[in-house]
Amino acid sequence: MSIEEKKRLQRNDRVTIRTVATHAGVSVAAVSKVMRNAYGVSEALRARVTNAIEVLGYRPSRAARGLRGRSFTIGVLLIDIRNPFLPEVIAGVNGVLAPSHYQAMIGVSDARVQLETSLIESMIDYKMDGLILVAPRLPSDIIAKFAAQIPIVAVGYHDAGATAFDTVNADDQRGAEIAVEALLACGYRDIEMLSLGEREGHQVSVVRQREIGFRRAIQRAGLGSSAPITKIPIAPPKREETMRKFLSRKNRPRAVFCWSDLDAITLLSLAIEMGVRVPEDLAVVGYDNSSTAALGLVNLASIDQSGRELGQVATRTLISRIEGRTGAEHIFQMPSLVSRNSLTRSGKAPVT
Amino acid sequence: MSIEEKKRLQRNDRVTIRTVATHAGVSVAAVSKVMRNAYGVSEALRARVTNAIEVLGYRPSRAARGLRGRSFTIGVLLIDIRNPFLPEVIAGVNGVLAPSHYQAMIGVSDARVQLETSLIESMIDYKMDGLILVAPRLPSDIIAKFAAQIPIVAVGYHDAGATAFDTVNADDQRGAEIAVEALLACGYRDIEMLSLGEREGHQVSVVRQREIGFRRAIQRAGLGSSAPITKIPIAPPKREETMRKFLSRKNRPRAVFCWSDLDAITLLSLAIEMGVRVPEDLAVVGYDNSSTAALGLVNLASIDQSGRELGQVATRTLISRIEGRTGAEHIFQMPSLVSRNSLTRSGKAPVT
DNA sequence: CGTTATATGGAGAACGTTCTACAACTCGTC
DNA sequence: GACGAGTTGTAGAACGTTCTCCATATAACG
Repeated sequence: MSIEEKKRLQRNDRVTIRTVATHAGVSVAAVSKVMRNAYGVSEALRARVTNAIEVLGYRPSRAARGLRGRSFTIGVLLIDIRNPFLPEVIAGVNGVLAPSHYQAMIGVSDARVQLETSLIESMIDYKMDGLILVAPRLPSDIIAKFAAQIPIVAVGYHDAGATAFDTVNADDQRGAEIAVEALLACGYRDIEMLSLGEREGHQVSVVRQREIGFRRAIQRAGLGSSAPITKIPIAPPKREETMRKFLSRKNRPRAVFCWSDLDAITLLSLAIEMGVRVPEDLAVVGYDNSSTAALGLVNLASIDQSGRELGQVATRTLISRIEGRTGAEHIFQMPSLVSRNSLTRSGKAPVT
Repeated sequence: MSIEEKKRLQRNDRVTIRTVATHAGVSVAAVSKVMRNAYGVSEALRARVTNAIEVLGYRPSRAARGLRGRSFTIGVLLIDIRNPFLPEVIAGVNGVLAPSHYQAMIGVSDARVQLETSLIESMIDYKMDGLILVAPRLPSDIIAKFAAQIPIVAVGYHDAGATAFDTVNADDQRGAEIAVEALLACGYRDIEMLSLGEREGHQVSVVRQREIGFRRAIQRAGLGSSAPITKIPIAPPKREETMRKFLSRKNRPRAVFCWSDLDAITLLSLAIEMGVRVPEDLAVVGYDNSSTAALGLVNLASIDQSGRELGQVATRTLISRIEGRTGAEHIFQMPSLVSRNSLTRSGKAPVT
């Protein structure tokens, strides 16, 4: 290491591609070629450069890379970080990315459209290589507009007609059907759904899809054309209130399907509190098969859609798009029922 | 808009600072000045530039900004995304950042030191403006080395001697003491702690701090010099096994303090399963006051350390450091007990 | 009216990469 | 020994900002 170089290191200056080039006695372009393992590099050159990189501890600047070419980063946009389903998706993404040279950076939009937009824009402005949007709230045409600037895969967004971006979903319609079918198989006829009270009821959301599946299954069973759905507000004070009202209704149904474990578990808690026995008075099936649902204390039957798998598939799909695929792909995953005590006392679903 | 510009927009080319400059009929430097609202801009110029920005929908490239100056992004490093305490911290961070022009990008290290290192390096390479490390695993001197390159605030990392970076913590020693004191006040003398079985038992971790507080409180109460601590492995098969073994021990204590709600809740579940009544046979106090603990179904007494507040304080501390503060700050937050049925049947802690 | 201070705008060099175009060199081959 | 084909390395423009000087215009002052 020359005196010059030592000084620089003491001053804590950045080791750049130029430092490496000087140290190895080659051109900047040569170092770049080795980094990207591009064509036209002799073994001897590669060895010298690799050595210099090692010695100097060189790391390419992502900012500079982004400015010119790839940044080797993919952005993940989460609608919410509290729903325990979403960490699973992240785990799947990270799992696939770990052995590659890509890295994930996560943004949290807190379900606010404006923040979602600005996070997506930021990720584009960072010249990230691709985006995974988990349950985005933005309308399809807006996402398509973004997709013209950066490869996008949407997870939990039902828009099989999209041509500009890919989608990866669990079949939420079918999931809801499975839940209803399980309840029917247990002999319950009187079934209601507890859904999410969203301001904008866009059809692409998983919640609406589950509603569709719920209605179809109820009608298929010949249980009248009106499939009762109660909407639960998201905000804490109204939320519990609506659930209590539901539980104390004189015409309360015998069984209930909740759009998410989050709601199902709160419902279970309130039921205990109000003396409503589960499953004797009320059978409950949730959605997501979260780790809380599996607790012996909770024992909530739930529809399992492997978030981890969704994350893995989405990541692979995104990478293939980054690497050149153009036609849109729309992938479906089959959910399944995990039966537990909230469905029947024994915890087993009757075989049909 | 000139014909030239229209063409560019059709080609979907990026609107750069140069586009804005041409459109407004001013220099690139002028636009930059307006963007950074720097000194030496007349009202007339500002108006024209602002208008051009509006019309063209210009957004500065974060990649280019990072290359030269600030990127207005702060990185948040999470050790784990499954522990429900951590989303709270994020919520706090986002809350403070929302009205500012900063944005948070999150990386998840999955408790792996190597991934943690490379994520921090990436964030530095992106020229982010600052980093919030939540419960990092890296030793203090390594973090200090990174802190020479980028402002850093560590949360859940007990190193009040650090001079290169700030720390924001709940007083975990005191938290554990409070838990023990509550159990003592209920008349329990026979108290054990369920702690985390970590490979590297570094003193800075919240877990070790809680162990210290536990021991001190036990000794202060004159309950022998040996304060029993059982370590629970993290991995699923061994984890439940160790808990079951604990529950079925003939000399099982009368009360237990768990380092985290995560473990306390699993313990509660297994207790039910094995016929151990809570709190009659075993009183339990957890840590974090997670939303699950608050469920009527679970009703777990827990030490509350507001993750949200920790996130808020950390963010403010980081921003002040970004804006020039140099001396290290070490902030402590006082935790408190939230009493529930797992402590006494009534749910109320006896007044002392 | 000349001189100096102040306010406003612009030129152009960085920042650290990627990547195209080209130069130089080594082999065959006729 | 001239020529084409391949191989290996380099020069230098470009990416989109920031920010330090500098130039010019205007105001203030004696």
